[in-house]
Amino acid sequence: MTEPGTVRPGGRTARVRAAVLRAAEDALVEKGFDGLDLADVARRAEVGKTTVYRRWGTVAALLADLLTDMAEQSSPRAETGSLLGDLRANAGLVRRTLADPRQGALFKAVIIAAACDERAAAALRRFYRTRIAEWAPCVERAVAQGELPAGTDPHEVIKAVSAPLYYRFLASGDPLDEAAADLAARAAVAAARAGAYVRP
Amino acid sequence: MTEPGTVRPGGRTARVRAAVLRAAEDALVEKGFDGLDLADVARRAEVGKTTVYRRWGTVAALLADLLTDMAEQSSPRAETGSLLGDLRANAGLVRRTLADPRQGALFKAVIIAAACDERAAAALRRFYRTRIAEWAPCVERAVAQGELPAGTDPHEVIKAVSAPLYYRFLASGDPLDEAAADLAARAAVAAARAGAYVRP
DNA sequence: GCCTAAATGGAACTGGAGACCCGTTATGAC
DNA sequence: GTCATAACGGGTCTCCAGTTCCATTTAGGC
Repeated sequence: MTEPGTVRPGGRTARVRAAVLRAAEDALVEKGFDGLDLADVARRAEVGKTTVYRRWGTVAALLADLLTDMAEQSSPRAETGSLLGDLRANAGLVRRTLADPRQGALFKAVIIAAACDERAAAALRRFYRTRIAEWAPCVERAVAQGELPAGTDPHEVIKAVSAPLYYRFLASGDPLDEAAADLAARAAVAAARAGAYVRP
Repeated sequence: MTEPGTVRPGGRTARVRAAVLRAAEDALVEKGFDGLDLADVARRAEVGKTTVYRRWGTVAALLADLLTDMAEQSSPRAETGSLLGDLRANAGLVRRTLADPRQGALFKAVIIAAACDERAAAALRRFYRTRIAEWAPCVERAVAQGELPAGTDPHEVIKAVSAPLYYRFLASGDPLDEAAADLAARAAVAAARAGAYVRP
């Protein structure tokens, strides 16, 4: 006998979720965050409108779920042998992601959702924590080899690479070219070498 | 005789604009970007709904105007005598602005609007260009005095101070405390001293 | 003070997002 | 295979953001 309160993640339910998340991506790229409504997503996913409203309810909640989905697909980090090389690879990856029309629109929407909704914000924090933790070993190695001062906070260094790229993406509007990625990586290394990220 | 196409910025029109912008601020702080509708703004401003729709039309356009208004109120920069002191003052100002419940909500909304609407994005770029230009002299002085390498791009240094704070504000969700502001200023100075921001 | 047109405001209208009802499908335990 | 019920979906309704229309007010040139 099935207990009350049981969930059914199998078969159809999973198929519906995948179709809806995919449709939400498409709709976001085309219409952006503010032009998104759940009825349209349901149409694109060829799924009952009621289903979308029942399972997600709001645009922000849907994007929070999409974000959880994105966090599960890990992007492997580079191993170039040098700290600057690794951070350049990281900066290049972030830059290409944000500059890509599809992924860029997606990230914009997801960040907007996080700014509007606490659940989405929590999902976004988890997403970045995961990504940053994936790249932290590059910095840890550099600390172990004496290339960076002992006590340097690896997470802070990785964030320092992304920060100027996100600043361009969201605030200043300056171009997100390879030069920008290079600048971000070089500045992070320079500051880290000078001990700016040593934990107190 | 008044030519066709003449504008009337005087008296009532200016009063209406001020009331609407003020009401928009209040509504944003209370309900956030996605919970904002022009009808509500009109009610708060005690202004005809038609007027708001005719003059601004969309939330993004209204926020673009609000941004233009914000850009006009200049915030004077500090003169502490040292580069690190000046940049610390700048970082502290940015931090306090973003961490303040009212101003923070305002900036979030305006950045979201810029991500949704090209006019708002242009207004935001103008806003930051103005702010950055106001603080650039701090860096120029340091270059002139030989504290930073010749050819250092002053605007890039100022942006480097803001970037990690905005990253915390919008993406990572890490706390926006004084330690974060200090870190941002110190890292920018360290990278600048190392020549990371020397123009090629 | 007078006059014209720019600008505002009230009121009625409308389209579609989102809520609700209830019948249908298919999952998973036995 | 059978059954209970979780999950989906079509149809309908409601409400209100956004639009339109027209009367009223007022800025600003003479």
